[in-house]
Amino acid sequence: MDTALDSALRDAGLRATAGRVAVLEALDSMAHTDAERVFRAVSDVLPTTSIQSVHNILADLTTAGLIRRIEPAGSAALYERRIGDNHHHVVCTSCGAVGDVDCVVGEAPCLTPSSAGGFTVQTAEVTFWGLCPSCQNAAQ
Amino acid sequence: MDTALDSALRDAGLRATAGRVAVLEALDSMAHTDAERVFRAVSDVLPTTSIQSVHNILADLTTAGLIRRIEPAGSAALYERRIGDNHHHVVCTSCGAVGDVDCVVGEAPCLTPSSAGGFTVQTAEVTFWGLCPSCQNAAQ
DNA sequence: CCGTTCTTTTGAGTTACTCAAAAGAACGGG
DNA sequence: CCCGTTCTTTTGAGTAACTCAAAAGAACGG
Repeated sequence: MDTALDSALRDAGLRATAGRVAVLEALDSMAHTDAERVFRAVSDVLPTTSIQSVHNILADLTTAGLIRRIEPAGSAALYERRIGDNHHHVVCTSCGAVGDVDCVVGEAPCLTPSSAGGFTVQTAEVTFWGLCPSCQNAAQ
Repeated sequence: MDTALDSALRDAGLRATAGRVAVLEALDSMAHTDAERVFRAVSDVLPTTSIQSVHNILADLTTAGLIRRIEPAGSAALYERRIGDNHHHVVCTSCGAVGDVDCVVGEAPCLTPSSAGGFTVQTAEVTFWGLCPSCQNAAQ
């Protein structure tokens, strides 16, 4: 019997291996997670894995479109399971915490720069910078 | 006699050293440049410098607000002299070339996410991804 | 010209990956 | 159900881009 994650993997043209399922499960329970944290979560279930394998799996899943990779300035790459909608992120300038932000004003303005110097624009990515709730409290 | 760059440095509270002036000159002539390219440009004028010194200078100038640092996903940090206006960037997904994009629709929509999950938003950063003119030609 | 303070140099160390070869699983066909 | 091919993971090495710290060297106010 196949689980939903097994099918998702196979539908994407990937073999359903224990490592990949464990990574997807980890990302389902933690949003905006770096490779190191994924590795620790996966290690609980699959003690023989290595950080390189996790990097490898994360790269494969990203290429397959099953997860999304973001790279906020100043932190390692983060991975998230929420895909398909082009949502954006808020990053705390103090602690690096990341939150999701739904696409702002009907998405059109985000995607149409007035002049792009001859570039063909395919996607737009918005990162908001500010303070997360707990750092606001700490700073008052 | 002070040059304009000397004064700019002192006005920012920094000593006017040969290395800092050379870095500012390099960035005046090249937009969106990484530390390695700045180092090579500075080396022509100041052969005794090192890549670490250039990193150090770039960090100081960024902190002082004399240059701006951007970190597009997948490439090293880039530095630019154009500051003060909050303009955005287009990055070529094929070759990594970077262009400037003026702020899109009057800037207000960019800065006001509908809901930021309790975060206080201070700035917004937009990165557009697409193909630069020469990669468009190469791909046809 | 001098001394203090700021910068740069030099050298080591780190993080976050990337690359490659060999061993080990998936899974479709028989 | 088993087998062989093909895909994955493991293991181990290597790299880029910084960061950190101590000592030597410049700026600049007095």
